[in-house]
Amino acid sequence: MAGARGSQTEMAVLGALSIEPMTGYALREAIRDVLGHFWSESFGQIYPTLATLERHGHVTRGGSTRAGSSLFAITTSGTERLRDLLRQPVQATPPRNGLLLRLFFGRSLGVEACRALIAQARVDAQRRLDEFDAIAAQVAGETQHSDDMLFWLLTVSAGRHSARATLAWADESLAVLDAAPPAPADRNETG
Amino acid sequence: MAGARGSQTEMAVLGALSIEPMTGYALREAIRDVLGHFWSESFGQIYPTLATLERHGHVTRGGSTRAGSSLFAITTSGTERLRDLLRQPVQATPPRNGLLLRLFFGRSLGVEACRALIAQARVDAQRRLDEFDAIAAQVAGETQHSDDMLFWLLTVSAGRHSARATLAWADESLAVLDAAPPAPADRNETG
DNA sequence: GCCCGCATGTAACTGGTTACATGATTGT
DNA sequence: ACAATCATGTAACCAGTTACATGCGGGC
Repeated sequence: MAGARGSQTEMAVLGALSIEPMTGYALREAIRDVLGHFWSESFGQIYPTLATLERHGHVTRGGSTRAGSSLFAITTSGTERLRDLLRQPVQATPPRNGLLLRLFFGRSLGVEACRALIAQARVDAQRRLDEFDAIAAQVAGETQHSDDMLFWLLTVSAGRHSARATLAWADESLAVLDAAPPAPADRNETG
Repeated sequence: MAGARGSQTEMAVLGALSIEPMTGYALREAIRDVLGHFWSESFGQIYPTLATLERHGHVTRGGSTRAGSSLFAITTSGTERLRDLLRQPVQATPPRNGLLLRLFFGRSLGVEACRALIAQARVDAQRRLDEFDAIAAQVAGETQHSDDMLFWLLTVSAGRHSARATLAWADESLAVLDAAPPAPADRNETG
């Protein structure tokens, strides 16, 4: 569990606790709501990870918000552990883009369905872009630690660039499909 | 195995065979080399998937290139199956961007390490962009089926937009970090 | 003859997700 | 009291990856 593999979950958990102590439940929500744009952890991994980290002394189960719940806080060794983890090389996840896979086989899927997929991708990208704009404004206004703010805005900016790129690609692609002859799906009309 | 889950592997395999018949080995290489920019299948899944598809009559094991090897070809029912699969809704994969996760905790990682990560991301994006340019030229030149070419160029274009967005984000981010005070990692030198 | 690349598979392991089980606290 | 939510965990399952086992054919 301390191998190079499970380290990503550890990184997210320790990182979140490095900002402020919280319960496992709050941790889950923080990861979903704050890191959600570029990271996700499944529910069932948070508590086991917390247990492992506690065994290694990287986090402590401190004073309770109320009976039955515990506030997890990062320790000094946990801070060191986080630093070590952050310094590990980024492991590239194998790409799996369901949209592009379908478009690649667009001849079999049909031009109309492709158009619909791209249009939907455009809508999604626009929504994401709006969300990022809102988040950027919120982060710039609320965040107390200006040290953190700089980096948080960096991740938001990445999302915005990505969303804008998708928008541009979608517009360009829809134009290309409009210009192309509306051949029906998978027909060989070479005769 | 015929559930909504394993369907993505089936889609890639059937799609590849819809272009031309090949051996399982060639299939693996085609998926790696041709779909590699947006899709990946692990080796150990291709043969089981082929076996399942054969049982369902979606592919046939045809004439051999030489003893011991078989050419897999898509059948009529396989073509239908492919169409059905392609029409299934795109299932979004939960985001897991190790780079952004590290940058988000940049205060703990340190400004210098962040700069290095972004610089590396820039190098990678530039390399991808060059590759896409080469692929686009190659596809436009070689491809016989102009029906396929249109869609293939769409996926290449997506890669280019994405790579260019990463380049722009990296440049912008490096400028931001240069402008910011070079505070060392995780130190409180407020005293 | 021997090694390398093509070719087909299987087995074991790992990481991640979902669903389930349980109970405390708070507000109505 | 009752429902909703907070909170902590466990068990079962599934998908995907890696490594291993095997054998043929052709070139050196």
